[in-house]
Amino acid sequence: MDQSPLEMFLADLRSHSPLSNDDRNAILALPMRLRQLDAGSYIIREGDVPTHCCILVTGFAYRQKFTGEGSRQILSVCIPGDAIDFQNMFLDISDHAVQLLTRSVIADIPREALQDLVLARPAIGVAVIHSTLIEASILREWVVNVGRRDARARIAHILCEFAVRLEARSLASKQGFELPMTQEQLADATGLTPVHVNRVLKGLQADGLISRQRRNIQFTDWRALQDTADFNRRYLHLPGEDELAVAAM
Amino acid sequence: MDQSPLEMFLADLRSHSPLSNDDRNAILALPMRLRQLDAGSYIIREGDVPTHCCILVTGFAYRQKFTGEGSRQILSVCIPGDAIDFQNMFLDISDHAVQLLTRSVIADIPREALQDLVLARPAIGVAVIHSTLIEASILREWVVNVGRRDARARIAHILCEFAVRLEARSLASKQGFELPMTQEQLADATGLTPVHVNRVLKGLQADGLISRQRRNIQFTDWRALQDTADFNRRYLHLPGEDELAVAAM
DNA sequence: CGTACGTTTGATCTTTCTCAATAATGGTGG
DNA sequence: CCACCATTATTGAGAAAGATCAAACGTACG
Repeated sequence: MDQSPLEMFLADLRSHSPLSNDDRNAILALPMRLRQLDAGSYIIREGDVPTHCCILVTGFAYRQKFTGEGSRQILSVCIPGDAIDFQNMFLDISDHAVQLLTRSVIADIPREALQDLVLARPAIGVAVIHSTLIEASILREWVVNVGRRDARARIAHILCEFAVRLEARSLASKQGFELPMTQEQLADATGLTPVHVNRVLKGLQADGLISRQRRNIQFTDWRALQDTADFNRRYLHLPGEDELAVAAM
Repeated sequence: MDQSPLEMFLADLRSHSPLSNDDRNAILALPMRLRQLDAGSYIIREGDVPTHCCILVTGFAYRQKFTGEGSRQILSVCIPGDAIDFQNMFLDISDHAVQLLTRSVIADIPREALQDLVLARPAIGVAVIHSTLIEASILREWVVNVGRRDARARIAHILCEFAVRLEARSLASKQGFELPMTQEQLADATGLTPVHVNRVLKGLQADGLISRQRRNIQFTDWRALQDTADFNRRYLHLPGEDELAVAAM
């Protein structure tokens, strides 16, 4: 929060890809515009022709698509510091929408400025490839989650993912966190109904895996929660995960 | 099939991203090794440290992950001409496995050679970003498919996607194609059971949307199949899709 | 020609959905 | 500050999609 938006962007890229000082300066020199938007605002809608790429500075957002029948699937949750819109840097029509979960500050960077930067500085291109590959890895895990896990594991899994990603950005601890989603949104993220999400949440609480007051989730048994979630953080490709991944095997 | 593996790779990159003649020559000069492997062979397993990136020259493959309970989720199907392993170019541990669906020829390119190429030639980096973004878009659609569509729509959708992707590579027509998957694999791709896949397939046939003898699927009513699938090819980001997307709205 | 794999079918069971109603909670205007 | 309203959360009862279990039937291939 105490960093400028471009410093957050830089830190994110650097956390998995080395960048030179020149690369650093080029990123910090990027033109951008800050905006504060209310919860529920759309950053981009499916079918839009994008003109900017966004960085989420504060607040939360989610990607979503709708089926022809009108039901919604949430595809990922964006947390502060995420570059929301690499898709929009190079794809000409947005294939999904991004909507704000909370009142947020976003930084808009003109599409061309980022395109030029990537063409001028291959190391930044590599960092962008890295980021998009990690995003794809998370999407693969979501396909598994929704396709092959039961309701309880799905909910537990999304809670684990959220906690670990927030912790990696120092926005939460394994103690617990403030979940910025309604149970309906949780349902749309896990391919369930809100009613069932409520029951599963109560079940997790009854079994002592979590405790909650409103949207605040506390992990009363992090180990057991990971186990029922079938959660292994390897797919997040976070720096320093290797020893953990090995230890977990 | 009458192209060299590197020419296929080049053609794929060029189909969505412009490349200069120098870029072209650099790609065609890439070192590579051809291998023929039997159906069922693994190209890479989850947890492996990759040393090569592969191009699927002939044959079919699929990405998959297993849950802790042992069930499998298929994450995507690779068709001839696909670069299978961009993930392995920059991520150090594979987060999923790739297995061959049929006897196939693959071209291995050393990881470092591709890394160097991308660093030396930003336009190729952009083409790679483009490819990975499209792959992510397809994954998002799979999350929707598995999370929010019923069994009939899921099966219909995967058939539509397969047909359109094959057609884009001139490997099939909207008449029909040879499905290289068993019903069990179809089940693992759609988050269903093989028994239910069988029933849905019979239902689609009974309703005149497809006909089939063994694995050969014929589209007897392509329009109706797309409708029940809730299929819109925009997410594939194929060149020349725009007018179709507009016409479909 | 038999063995293994894939497909098909039936019967039953379970998870999750749907519908419906009630209770909290938070925000808003008076 | 309080009453009201709109969301969100919770609970119950019944329905349905899809899973599970089990068996039979094809078909390819060694």
